[in-house]
Amino acid sequence: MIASGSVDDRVDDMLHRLGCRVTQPRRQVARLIASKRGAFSAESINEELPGVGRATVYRTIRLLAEAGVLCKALLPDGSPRYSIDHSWHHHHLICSSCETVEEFRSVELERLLCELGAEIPGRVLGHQVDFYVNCPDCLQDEGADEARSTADNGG
Amino acid sequence: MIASGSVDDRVDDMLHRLGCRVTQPRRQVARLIASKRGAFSAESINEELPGVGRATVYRTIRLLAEAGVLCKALLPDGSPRYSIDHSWHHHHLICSSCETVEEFRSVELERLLCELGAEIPGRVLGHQVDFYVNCPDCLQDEGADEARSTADNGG
DNA sequence: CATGCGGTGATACTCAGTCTCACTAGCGAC
DNA sequence: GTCGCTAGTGAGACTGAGTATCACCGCATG
Repeated sequence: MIASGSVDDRVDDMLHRLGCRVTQPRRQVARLIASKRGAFSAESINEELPGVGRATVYRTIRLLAEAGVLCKALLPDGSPRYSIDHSWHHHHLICSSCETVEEFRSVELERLLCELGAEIPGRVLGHQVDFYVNCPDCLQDEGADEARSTADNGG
Repeated sequence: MIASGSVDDRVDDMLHRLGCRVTQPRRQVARLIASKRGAFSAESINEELPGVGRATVYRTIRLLAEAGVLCKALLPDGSPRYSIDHSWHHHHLICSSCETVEEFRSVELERLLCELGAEIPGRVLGHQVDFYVNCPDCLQDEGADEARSTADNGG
């Protein structure tokens, strides 16, 4: 048994600090999110919490995103994925096959983007860098598929 | 009067080269797009061509995007904007106020992204860099608004 | 001109997200 | 503890963007 009480306390504490009521549905959503590894869609949260209304799930995710607790990444088709924001500015590696989203950071990249931003006419509010990749897992699967089909052709 | 005949010829030619029939609706959509400065939404094309069906507008835009004639940029909310792809790899300056999309290029940035890509586990398929900005026009409007409200406060 | 089939438009549908509104429950006051 | 205010909730209608379907149309070819 994991001592989940402390996670719950931290979730309650966070909701308190956001200056909003600590309600059961918010708790449920926040706890589920806190338990997530990697990025997730609003709809997946909705499906995993059938007792919580759709509107509430979306509202809570928006609340957390606006509070900076969650950060939002866009898949190539424009559909959003959320992940817990570890407060460090970061960018995303988005797997085009399995749609997982990983973080990456580069001091060099930030420096260059800052320099480029200074040359841009107008006021720069922010930037976003996404790498579209095939993650190692998908590459491995693909490799396995190819090996299989090669074997089929050969046999 | 601009000699629009040549633009029309080029549009027909392009549609031919894509290996598809040159139909009136496609022509209309492609011509309207060819006449556009900057980025536009599928819906705006749809509204400007009431004689062409929604499905056809979306189909034609997808056709052109897949053929590499158009490139797609995502606004912060995930909604897509299209612009004519000038074949050179480029990135986007997206105005958060008026949602205009400008292109920008940087050889340095490409080099750095290429270097970073080499260190990423898995296979890198591509990347996307977006700067979220307030464009000079919007800044000017904002400045005018502020000046006005300051004058109101002072009077 | 005849013909076949790729393309079209009307429309129904899907999907993700938002809005509405009567009801519920968190939380401060007493 | 319980009262009452009101922020928050859930069901479901709505919206906006895009897709699927299908009977019909018209482009290209002979």
